[in-house]
Amino acid sequence: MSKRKILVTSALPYANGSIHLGHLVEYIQTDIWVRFQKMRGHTVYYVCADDTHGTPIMLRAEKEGITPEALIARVHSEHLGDFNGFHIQFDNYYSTHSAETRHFSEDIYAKLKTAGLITVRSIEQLYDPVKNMFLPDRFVKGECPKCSAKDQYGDSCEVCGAAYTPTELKNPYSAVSGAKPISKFSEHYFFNLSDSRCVDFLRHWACEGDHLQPEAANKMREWVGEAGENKLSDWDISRDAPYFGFEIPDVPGKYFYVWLDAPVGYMGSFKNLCEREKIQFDEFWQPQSDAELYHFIGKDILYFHALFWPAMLQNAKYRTPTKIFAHGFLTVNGEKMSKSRGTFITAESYLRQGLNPEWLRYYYAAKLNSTLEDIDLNLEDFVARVNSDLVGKFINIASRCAGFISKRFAGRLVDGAQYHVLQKMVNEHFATWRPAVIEQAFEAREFSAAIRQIMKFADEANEMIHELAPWEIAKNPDRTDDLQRTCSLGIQLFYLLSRYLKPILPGTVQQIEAFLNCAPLTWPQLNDDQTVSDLLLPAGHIINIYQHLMTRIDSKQIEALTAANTQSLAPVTQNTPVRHAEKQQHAIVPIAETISIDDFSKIDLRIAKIVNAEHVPGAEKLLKLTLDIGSEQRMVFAGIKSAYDPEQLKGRLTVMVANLAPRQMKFGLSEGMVLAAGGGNSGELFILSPDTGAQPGMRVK
RNA sequence: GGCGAAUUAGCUCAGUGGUUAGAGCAGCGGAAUCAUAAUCCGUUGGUCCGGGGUUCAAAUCCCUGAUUCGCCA
Repeated sequence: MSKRKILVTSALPYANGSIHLGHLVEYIQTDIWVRFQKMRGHTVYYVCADDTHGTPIMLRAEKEGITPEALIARVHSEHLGDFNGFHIQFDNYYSTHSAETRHFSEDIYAKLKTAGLITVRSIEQLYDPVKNMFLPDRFVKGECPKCSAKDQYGDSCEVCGAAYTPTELKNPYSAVSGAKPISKFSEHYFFNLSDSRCVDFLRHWACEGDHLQPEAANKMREWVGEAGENKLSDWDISRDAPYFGFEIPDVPGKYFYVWLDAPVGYMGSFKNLCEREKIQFDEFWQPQSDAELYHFIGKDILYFHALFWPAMLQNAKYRTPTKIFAHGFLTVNGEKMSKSRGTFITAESYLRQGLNPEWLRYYYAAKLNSTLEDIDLNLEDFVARVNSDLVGKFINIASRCAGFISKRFAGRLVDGAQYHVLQKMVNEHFATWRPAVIEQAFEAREFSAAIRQIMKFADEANEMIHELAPWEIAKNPDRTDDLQRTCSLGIQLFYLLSRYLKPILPGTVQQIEAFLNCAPLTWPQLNDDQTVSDLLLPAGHIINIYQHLMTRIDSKQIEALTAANTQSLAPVTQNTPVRHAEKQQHAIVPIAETISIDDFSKIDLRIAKIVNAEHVPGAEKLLKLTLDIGSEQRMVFAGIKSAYDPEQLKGRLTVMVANLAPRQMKFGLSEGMVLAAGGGNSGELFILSPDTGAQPGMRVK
């Protein structure tokens, strides 16, 4: 097989928070794939970095009273410690706040500018005169210009679904200070993604090429549109000071938007590695490069990696990625990770609780495939699966055979004629143990399929040992050859399984290498004219005394882990990975501006009994409620379908706004509003209930 | 609101038009006692989300409803 040159990246974690089990899906997936390729003898470099720029970093450093540089240095060492703990083996783990990343950001920008793909436009943006900063869309709230719903974000209305710009909001206010924003113009720099050079390229590259998974390519077709359609907008790549990032050359006070330099960080990190290890950078990044470039990412950042990034590279005369591998999100026990449930588990806490990182690597591998599907970490299943597969099936093979070899044969596996008998047995009974199927599964990132296959082999090994029953043979002093051969067979099978599992269990296999007294395991490779027995340890090989290689998980350890991660504070469910400024800011819901008691008393709140609740055909969010408020009945459409089943609402008491102007909705007239907590990005909703004794119609003050 | 994906045994998942729908785990019954209780044999268990359609044949294709998740920069 010819030797490949491969550069692999994982997405850059934001230097604003800890690594958690959700992040680790990606790093473990990438690391397994990289280790597999390295074991096969290819030249592989795996680089990553902290993503260090943007408003949240700036604000957090400000809050901690330190410089952004000090903050990102601290987080960098935390992240690196976490990754080492999970055996994620980067060839370089760097930072986007680096000379190299600055160089390539400026270089790409300059080339795009020369190509006429950068436009400057004056943008009218809302500005917080108290905080002295421009307000991102989600930092402005006000009334929807279409339906007048109150407290809507600056980009879209959650009530009627209208999309608009913040300047169209009625009665806007700053979500930072509460001040009334003023409109201010500012010059912004745009990358002309709508230019035909980008659109035509992307339609070919992202939609038709073999660079994306089928589901992702579908998404691209939706985003890019058909030929003739012009669906892509230019991309705003600048931000006004104050901002932590790279200042745009010759444009004082303007900075590159963090998402411009984040992917450039891949190049920066690799360049840094090249300098250190004398690798030819251009061999990997020049347009005609024969090296392969793969980006492992979460599906949430597909847009940036499959559109902006290739378009930037193409037009700046660099090579484009060979493939983008997007994966799904992690859920824990079938739900989003939650701090209140203790399932928002940080990498650091997992390790600190003494849990074995190899367990998680194995479990993720057993769940991962090449699609964008989410994967679920079911904690009970995690315990059962690791204990059963890894300890019960795999490790046990070594454990049950090694004793005889040590005690009766001084650690020596069979040789001579007996070795030939062993080879023959292997080729007869284990002819299916050839690497091809597993190798294809690893290459295609179908790790769950690889594991199914490997565990099937492990089952076969245990069955064979059971059938040969070395403990019976041992009773017969005339059968020492049989005993040695049988136990050697078990050890040989264990050796081969270890080779297959090494990309997934690098730490355990390192111990296995010591136990088996052999060189670092390589990937089993067979030509057509070779047989499985060619993959075994040599005749007469001597192994060391077996020491336990892996313990079982005690479910108490899992309980301790979730307990350690449970925050009794506000039951905030964590969103899917938040990467940057805008997203980061969604979660913050500041206290609204002060009102007088007169303002409040205008609202007539009444206890209402839900006498009927039903689904509304065609409505995704609404339930139709019939409310009894003593004097009359009201029909109300409430956007609580996501949180409540109609049946569980019937008969309940709640609180409604009784003097709200009726509103005509698509499905009928809504005569009021029920009160519910939540409704933010978490999607959680809790309708209010009065204490026992309240009667329909009572006023709430 | 628009678009997309998913829903298969108690749990986690295979299975993209062709026997009677499978595996691992859990459960149940048995065997074994080499192994830090790890193994082996047998076995219970399914309205393939609901409804309709296409077909000689549907978990699989189409329509529709429910639920869940995601994207709409």
